[in-house]
Amino acid sequence: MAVSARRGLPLTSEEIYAAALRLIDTAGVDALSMRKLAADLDVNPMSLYHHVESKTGLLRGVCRLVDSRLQLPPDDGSPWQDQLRALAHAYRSIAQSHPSLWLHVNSHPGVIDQKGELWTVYNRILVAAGVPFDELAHTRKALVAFVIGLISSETIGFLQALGEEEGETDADATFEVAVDLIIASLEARHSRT
Amino acid sequence: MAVSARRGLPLTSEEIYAAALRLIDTAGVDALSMRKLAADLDVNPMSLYHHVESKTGLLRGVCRLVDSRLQLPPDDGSPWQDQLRALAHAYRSIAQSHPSLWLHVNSHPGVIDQKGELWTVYNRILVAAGVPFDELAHTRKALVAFVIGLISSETIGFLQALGEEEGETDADATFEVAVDLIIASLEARHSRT
DNA sequence: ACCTGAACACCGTTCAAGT
DNA sequence: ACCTGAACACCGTTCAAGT
Repeated sequence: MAVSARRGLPLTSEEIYAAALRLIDTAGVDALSMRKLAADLDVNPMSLYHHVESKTGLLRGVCRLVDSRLQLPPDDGSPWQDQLRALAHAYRSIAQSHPSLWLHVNSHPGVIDQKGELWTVYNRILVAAGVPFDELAHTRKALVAFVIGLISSETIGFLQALGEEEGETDADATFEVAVDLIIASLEARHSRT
Repeated sequence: MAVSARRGLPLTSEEIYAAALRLIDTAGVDALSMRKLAADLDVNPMSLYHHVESKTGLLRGVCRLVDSRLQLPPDDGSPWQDQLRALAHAYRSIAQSHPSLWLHVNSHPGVIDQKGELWTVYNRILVAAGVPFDELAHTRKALVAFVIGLISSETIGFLQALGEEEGETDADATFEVAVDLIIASLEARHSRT
C-alpha cells in the first residue's frame, strides 16, 4: 500500500526489461520512450530511474535478457557442421523474434558488453573443422560477419515486406543455401580428406 | 538581400544534404537534429522544411548523395573475380568514409529506395562466374548479405575501437581473406575447370 | 527504500504571418 | 518564392520533496 498509487507491487528491473522488449517488438526500438514504457507499466516515468540507470542502460538490460535466451549448441561429440548449423539457426530465431532489437544491436556498438561465451563456441567449432590455430581469429571474424550479414539482410527484408505486397519471401531456402555455402567453404579449405 | 537575415544566398537541398552528411560523419546519425543542422547552416530551423520534406526525407537525400559516389565496376571484359573484388572494395570505402550513416542505412529498411543498378551489376558478375540462372537470386542475396555483414562487422569494430586502446585492427587482412573465401566458394561451386 | 511532481533543455513539425 | 517566430506535442533526465 505504501508502495505506489497506481500499482500493488514494487517495480523490478526484470519487469521493466520485459515490458520494454514487448514494446520494442510491437513498435520498434525507435518508438520506445521512457514515458511510453512508464505508461505501459502504469507507473510514473521517473519511477523507472530507480531500477534502470538510463535509457541506454535499459536497452542494455533488454539485450542481456534476449541474449540469455540464445541456445548455444552443447559440446557433445556431434559433427561441427551440425553444431554450426544449430548455432546459425539459434541466432536466426532470436532475430526473428525481435527483429527491431536485433538490427539496433547490430548497428550500435556497445549495447552488448561482451560475447565471450559465444566466441568460445565459435572457436570450438572452427577447431573441430580443422582451422589451424593461427587462422582462428580471422576465420571466426569472417564467419561471424557472414552469419550476421545473412540474418540482418533477411531481417531488413522482412521488415520491409511488412509495408509491401511481395509474395513469399523464400527466406528459409536462401538461408539454408547460404549456410551450406559457408560450411562447404570451410570443408574445402581445411578438411584432410 | 531579400533572401535571408543571416546569409547572402538561398538554401539549396544539395547544400543541406552535404552539411547533414558532415554532421553525421562527425557526431553520428543519432546526434543529428534539424535544429543543429540549421544552426550549422546559420539558418532558421524552419527554413529547412522548404527544401526537405522531413527528417526522414533529409536522411534519404543524404543516402542518395552518398550512393551516387559508389564506384560500380564497369562492364569491361575483366575477370569476374576482379570485378567482385572491386565492388566489395568500393562498398567498403564508402562505409569507411561514413560509418555511422552506413550502419544506420543497413538497419533501417526504406531509407534507400532501390538499388536497381547495384543488383544488375551483381547479377552480371554472378553470370560471369557461371552461376546458373535459376540460382541467381538466391546466390545474389547470399553474396550481398556476406559483403554487407563483413563491412558492417568491420565498421562496428571500428567505432567500438574509438573508445578503447586496442592495438592494430588488422582489418584489411581479415577483409581480404573473407573476400577471397567468397570468391573461392563461388569458383568451387560453379566453375567448369 | 521507493516513489513523484515540477522543471530544464532538448526534439520534430504545423501554421499563420512576414518579405 | 522563400523565410520566420510562436506554438504544440513530444523527448530524457535532474532534483527536491514526499511516504
